[in-house]
Amino acid sequence: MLKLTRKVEYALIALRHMQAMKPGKLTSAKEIAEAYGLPQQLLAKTLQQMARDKTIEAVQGPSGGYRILSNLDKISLKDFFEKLEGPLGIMDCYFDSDCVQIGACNIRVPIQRINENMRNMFSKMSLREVTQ
Amino acid sequence: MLKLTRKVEYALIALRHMQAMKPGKLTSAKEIAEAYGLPQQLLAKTLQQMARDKTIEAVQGPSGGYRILSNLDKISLKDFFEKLEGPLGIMDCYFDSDCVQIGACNIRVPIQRINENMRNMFSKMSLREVTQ
DNA sequence: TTTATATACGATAATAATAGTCGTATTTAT
DNA sequence: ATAAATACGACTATTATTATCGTATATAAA
Repeated sequence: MLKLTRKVEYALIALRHMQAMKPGKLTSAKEIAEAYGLPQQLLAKTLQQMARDKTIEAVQGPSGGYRILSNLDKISLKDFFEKLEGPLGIMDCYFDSDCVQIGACNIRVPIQRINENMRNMFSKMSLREVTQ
Repeated sequence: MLKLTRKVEYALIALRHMQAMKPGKLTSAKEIAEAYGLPQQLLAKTLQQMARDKTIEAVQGPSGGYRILSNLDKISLKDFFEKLEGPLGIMDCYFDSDCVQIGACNIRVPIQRINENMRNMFSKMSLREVTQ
């Protein structure tokens, strides 16, 4: 319950791997996938998404790969999760909300409090804390 | 991402409904299901589970139903969630763990920190806070 | 004592979300 | 040119969640 998705797991594993390397050095999706036994293509997609988000930088061509671009201290886990998976919340009636019985629902307000606590918690943790 | 399951949602809605009623008065699964547009059978199962857990009490027969049994102030959200859905954690390699590459994994320790933060947060919130 | 209405619950089906693969295009160092 | 890497849309497979079905049991009330 309240699990991270594989995408986020793979992203964290990859970031930690890059963080542990000599700064500026490139790593490929293949290298990471083999090191941790991850599905290479799926990992690659996740890396590509992080590249689009400017968390990491992609270099094409042979001997290309990825390296960390942003300052991980300045990225909260909340922002990181949300860039990968969309809004962070314990129920999604606050985001998309095509919920039919939204009028009848009696727990919107208390759930919102939990939501805020959770978002607040992840706002206070930096990505760096996880990857170092 | 990090969503509650419907089972937990229904449980919270039902509890709040019962909490709002005259103490000791019974409500049936049907009554709640109709009031909030929930699937009755699934809600019933959830109520039955809460009854097994002694959170609520079940009374059989016609004019039977459910009523709150425990002091909701004394039940943490963590315990409540875990009674319904099992261990609360952002990854489950700490609980079942048939993860093959558990040896290679480089994020177990930091993930564990997040986990503890989250469990701690839900330990500090009482079920009553949500249902009142 | 029959009937109606409620809980109890295992088994199964349907649906949705997640995870993973495929195919192809593009980039670029050698 | 070639090989090795990223880029990415489309598709498939798998798993988890959600919901339903069928049947048993309890019990209040007619």
